[in-house]
Amino acid sequence: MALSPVTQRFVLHWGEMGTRWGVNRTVAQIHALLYLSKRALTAEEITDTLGVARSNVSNSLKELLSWRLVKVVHILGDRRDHFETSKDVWELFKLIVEGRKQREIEPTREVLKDLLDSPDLKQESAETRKRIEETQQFISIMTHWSDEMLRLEPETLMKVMKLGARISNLVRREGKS
Amino acid sequence: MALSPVTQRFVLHWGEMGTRWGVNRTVAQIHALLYLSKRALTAEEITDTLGVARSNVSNSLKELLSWRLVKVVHILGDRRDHFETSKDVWELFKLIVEGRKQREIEPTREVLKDLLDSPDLKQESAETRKRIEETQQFISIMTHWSDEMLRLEPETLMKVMKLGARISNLVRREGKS
DNA sequence: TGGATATTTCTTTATTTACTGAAATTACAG
DNA sequence: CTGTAATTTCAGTAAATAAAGAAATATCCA
Repeated sequence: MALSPVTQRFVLHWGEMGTRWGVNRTVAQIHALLYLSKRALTAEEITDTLGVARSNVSNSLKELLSWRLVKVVHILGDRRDHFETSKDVWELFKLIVEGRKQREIEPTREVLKDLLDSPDLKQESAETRKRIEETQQFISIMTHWSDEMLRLEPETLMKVMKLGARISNLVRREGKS
Repeated sequence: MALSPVTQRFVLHWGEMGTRWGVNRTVAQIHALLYLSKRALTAEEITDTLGVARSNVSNSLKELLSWRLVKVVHILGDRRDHFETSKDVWELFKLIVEGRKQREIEPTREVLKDLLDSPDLKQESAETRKRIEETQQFISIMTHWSDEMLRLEPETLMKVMKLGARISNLVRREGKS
């Protein structure tokens, strides 16, 4: 399957950015490809289109499945797995935030909890203790808030965001006067 | 400079997480060290404490400076640079979000703009065009909103967050009844 | 059950990224 | 200036990560 110029640039760029987003190039390319694809694709089709090893596609799909960014679907009369991703940016965003929280925040939350429970903590200066406590509290507040937000419907979320923006404007204007 | 048990675990963990957060181990370790440190440290001190090469510290500090997470300060009668980071989690959070936006979002925003301006776009299906437009719009909304939020004082931000959470609860309760 | 298709696992190779240590540069004191 | 301390740059090495290809496993159908 040859890609149109626009699709190709999109896929290649997504792949380049993948590294910065915490996934490898192939993973990001596959996701981009499915995102623009009109129908679910087989691993074989993905392999051909992207020109990478079949095993690479297999592993990358596994990773995308673990992020829940990609789903397996079946086509009647075809025993092969077909893969698709949501076309809803909000949906994708939620899944990415959720995945990142699991990978980038949870382990730290646990270590901080451990440190604060540790008997060694007594030996630390009050300042150090305070800093670690504040860090933990901050993480706790942020994750709770983000959980709340992510549970909203896109439309509601939009309203909340607009409200937030309005408040921020208000506050800024007050500050000036 | 030997580290206390708690500090050491904190620094080591921060270093491990660094990779997931988009910086390398040394960069993250240095930041953790400065975060818990009672005073600004010289590159030499950091080198000794972490047991890495001096040049590594130099490059890592440069990266932390580029994120604006670390500042150079001077001590009277000492010609060496001393380095410190903010102890304010909110402040740090803002800087990290800002840095990530620059590195993880801006390039994509530009490519999408380019694609939408491209003459090749005409050849694409309406669906593909729509998808790219939606993606761009989404990025635009999110960055604008995050800019707004990050400009707020921590206290105001807290209020907005609480408000957001309240609204979300409200909406969810309404949905049930 | 046998055989073909589909998929995954695993070992090896390639690529990328991080880090070291030496050399070069800069900044400053005498 | 000259010499020394501080810092950076850079070339080479080590470590980590990604990807390829072969081998193994699973799935389905005749």
